[in-house]
Amino acid sequence: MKITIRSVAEEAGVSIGTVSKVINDSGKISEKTRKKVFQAMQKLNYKPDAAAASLRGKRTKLIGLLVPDISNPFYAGIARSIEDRSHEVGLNVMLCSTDNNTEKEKNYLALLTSQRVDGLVVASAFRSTVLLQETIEQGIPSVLIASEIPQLSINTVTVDDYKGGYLATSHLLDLGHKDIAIIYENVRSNEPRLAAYRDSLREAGIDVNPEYIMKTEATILKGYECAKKLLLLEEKPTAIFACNDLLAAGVIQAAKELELDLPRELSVVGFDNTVLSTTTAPMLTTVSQPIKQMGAKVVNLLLQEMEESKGYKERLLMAPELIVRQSTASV
Amino acid sequence: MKITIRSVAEEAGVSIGTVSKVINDSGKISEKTRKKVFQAMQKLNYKPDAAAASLRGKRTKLIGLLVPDISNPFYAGIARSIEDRSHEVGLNVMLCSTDNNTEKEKNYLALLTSQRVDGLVVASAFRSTVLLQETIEQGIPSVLIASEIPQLSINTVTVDDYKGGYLATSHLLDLGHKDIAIIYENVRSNEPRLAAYRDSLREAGIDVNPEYIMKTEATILKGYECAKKLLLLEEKPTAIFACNDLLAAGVIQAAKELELDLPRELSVVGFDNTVLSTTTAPMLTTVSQPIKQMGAKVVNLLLQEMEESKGYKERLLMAPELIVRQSTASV
DNA sequence: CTGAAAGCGCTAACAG
DNA sequence: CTGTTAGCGCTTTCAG
Repeated sequence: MKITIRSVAEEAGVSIGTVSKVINDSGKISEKTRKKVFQAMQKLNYKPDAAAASLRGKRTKLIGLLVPDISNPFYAGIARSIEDRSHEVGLNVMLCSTDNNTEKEKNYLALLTSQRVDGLVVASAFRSTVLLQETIEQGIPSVLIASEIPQLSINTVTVDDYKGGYLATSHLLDLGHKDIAIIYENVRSNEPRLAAYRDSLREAGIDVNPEYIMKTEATILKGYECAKKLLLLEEKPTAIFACNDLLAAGVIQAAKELELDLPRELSVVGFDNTVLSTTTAPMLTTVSQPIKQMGAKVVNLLLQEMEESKGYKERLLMAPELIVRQSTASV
Repeated sequence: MKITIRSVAEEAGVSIGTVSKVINDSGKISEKTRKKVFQAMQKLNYKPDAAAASLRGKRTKLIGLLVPDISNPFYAGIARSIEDRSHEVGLNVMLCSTDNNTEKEKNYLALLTSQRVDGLVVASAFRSTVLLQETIEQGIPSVLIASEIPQLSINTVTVDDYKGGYLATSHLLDLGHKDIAIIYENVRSNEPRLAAYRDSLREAGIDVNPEYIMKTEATILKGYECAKKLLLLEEKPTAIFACNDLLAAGVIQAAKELELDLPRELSVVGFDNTVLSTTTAPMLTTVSQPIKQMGAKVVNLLLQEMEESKGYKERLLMAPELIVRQSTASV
């Protein structure tokens, strides 16, 4: 037998309305009946049906999390921090790995809409902006994390990517490097990093060599392949700025295979400060994002948006930090 | 205005019953009305309310995934494979990181129960077995992955941990090592690994040195700390079997700090074959689990259980594989 | 303070 | 083939 609010009401000898009130702590209930009801719930091991409640207009307490790939350590970290904060405030996270694939993004959005999620936090790229725009227009509170979509008016939490790119590049410059290459991913967050790379070089009076700029996907293998090409160039770079740690790990693999002495013959800096950055040898100099805070912030923002949509949107730029380890040295 | 099944019915000029039938592809509907209804749904951008449907006895299409920590690369991989298979069959995953903490496990279980999830896949330890037992008794189909609870009659998918431990230890033995230490985690899956370690040594006529057996938690730092102790022993081991890659990464760090030449002066083997195993230097020899298949299997098992509970339970032991890289060498 | 009753959006008989 | 209707478990007025 299923046990419902009715079973509890019978057990406690009150009406279902009363039970509902004690569950939701609404209305006025005498201490005595409250106790009776609690006992009945306890005894029957009653768990309110969230679906039924949401049908009557209550929140579902569900939020959707769209990331490119949960098995990417950076997004796993993001997911963890979002999950922690969410559960603190009684929200449940539905996980979706999209591979930044428009088709998957679309499917997940449909699924999440059907589940009537209370909100969305998206780290997925949404190259097809309209998709996201539509769901936002349907009134689903949404927040972006670690990605930006300038065309959309939406709350956003990112690290200051330009600053991060600047930190990385100028660290290399300070070390005396002039031949600095960059490997970046085709996602929006990497654009400011690239721009900062360009600006820093220019500032230092160095012409940027187009051969030193490579665009690819965020995997170790791709990082390896790009680095191979770079290091086989006539005039090979003395430093590589990899726009995430996965890429950087690949760069290190390639350098080792070519028997370069790191960091003496090649400096490498990464981005994200994931677990990987302490396991590589040499350990990776990288730009860290305050993942913990970003996750908490993004959930708070979502909560705010769920309560009452303020007229304006916020765009939070968290401060990145350069973590100097052993993969960088002066030329 | 909210758009419901009623709006669609009006738009299409049919009854809500008819609309329901075309949505669920049940009953007999003429091609013509089906088309009309589809058009109406399209036009209004209608998404059925999953909560309402579940209230009427349909599945919620929600499953809960309980892992110790999603930011641990091994569990992130597991999560990804489960997620992929789930979405293939129209299931949505609710993510919960428990830290193997009984209190959190309890909260999540309550949350998931309230959401009326169709099933549970658990990789979390559940040191307090009753907790899980209760929810299973409430009839929620559940499956275990990468963990076991012998007291519970429950479908289980794990790698053959004993075999894995055997593979790792005998590889070391074959290389001529006699002083082999082990660092393991206090979770059930590690017990067979430890047992295999013991048995293999005994088989080889080697007394197991109790000082060489260390129990700890699965983090790089703990691996580092244990290895430090091991390597500072009077008679230090020439090889260490770390029961997961995180631990192994820590061991490598410690060895480097002590300026040991790897693998000449110390062989290390890990377990799980996560991303970490290719980023360490030397690259890690490790035991791989077929994560992709395990995730798919576990979802299939859950599906089966959801359809109709067969009287018996399955316990799948997948074959582990030793991946020899550069962290092991003969003494 | 407590109970009765209406109805959320949908599915599943059952009638026609 | 299609429409009508009775709830699913819960929240929320509104009376008492």
